[in-house]
Amino acid sequence: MNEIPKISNAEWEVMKIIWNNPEITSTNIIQELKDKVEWKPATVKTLINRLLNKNAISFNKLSSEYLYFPLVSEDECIKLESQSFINKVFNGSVKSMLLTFAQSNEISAADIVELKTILNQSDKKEG
Amino acid sequence: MNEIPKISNAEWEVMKIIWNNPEITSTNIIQELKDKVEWKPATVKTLINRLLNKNAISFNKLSSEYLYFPLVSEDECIKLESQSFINKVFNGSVKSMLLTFAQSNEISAADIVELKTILNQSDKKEG
DNA sequence: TTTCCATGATTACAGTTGTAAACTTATAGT
DNA sequence: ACTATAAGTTTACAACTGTAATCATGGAAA
Repeated sequence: MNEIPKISNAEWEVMKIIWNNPEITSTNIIQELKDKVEWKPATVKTLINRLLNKNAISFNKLSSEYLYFPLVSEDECIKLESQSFINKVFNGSVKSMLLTFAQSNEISAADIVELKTILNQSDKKEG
Repeated sequence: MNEIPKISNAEWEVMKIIWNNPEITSTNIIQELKDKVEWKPATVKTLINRLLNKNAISFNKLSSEYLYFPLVSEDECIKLESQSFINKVFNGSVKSMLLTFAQSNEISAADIVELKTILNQSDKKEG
């Protein structure tokens, strides 16, 4: 794969739409974003263009409209973004990050049960 | 408390030093950062000044030097930064974030045990 | 065929950020 | 008392961001 470009906050909103709809027109991107943000169509077009310039997405011509698709994988981007967050805030310690969240009250009892299930599976895998 | 200002990546490095040393001179901040980053002293001075302007820190005069101290709590900043990260990358779902990390191989078996211990305590707390 | 509209492309513009040099002023040493 | 030094303050400057208007062009409608 190519280098993963730096994707800004606003651009992330667009990327998430495109990852969920791997061949989508700008009109539809604008439509999908209506629910989440208060951006003028022109703003979305700018973001699409910046993502094109960064080689984060590309397109196929469909008549006069374009069908946009991602050039970078969501997983890669999540991994990169997470690393940079954890480096900044938790000095690179995933554990320290997980502990902070597990201790916070941002997570429900049900979530904890589910998380423990996942952790048990990890346990088995590790030995 | 006041509103928490937006703290940039570079500024976070300075804040972490100050949180760890709640009364520290700029000379010492520069010293501490030597290990982590390759910034000229002038760069650190700029960051300190921006943090002053944002009211993230303040100082007491000690002779000709200043003793800097935080005006915003580390916990608050971690919480804010985490929220913004989770909103951007995981559409606001803490659970989805935790699952991603618990499943990643970025975390050791020992960490998992520890994490489960924490989760058990949370369990009790929740009822 | 001419015109209008939609869609992509270009331009705009201020604020933030990374990165740092230059300036100023007070203090410490001579 | 004078000077050098160091700490704080101001200025610099390009890239990136958020936010959008305007321009241009090709196809659809009349």
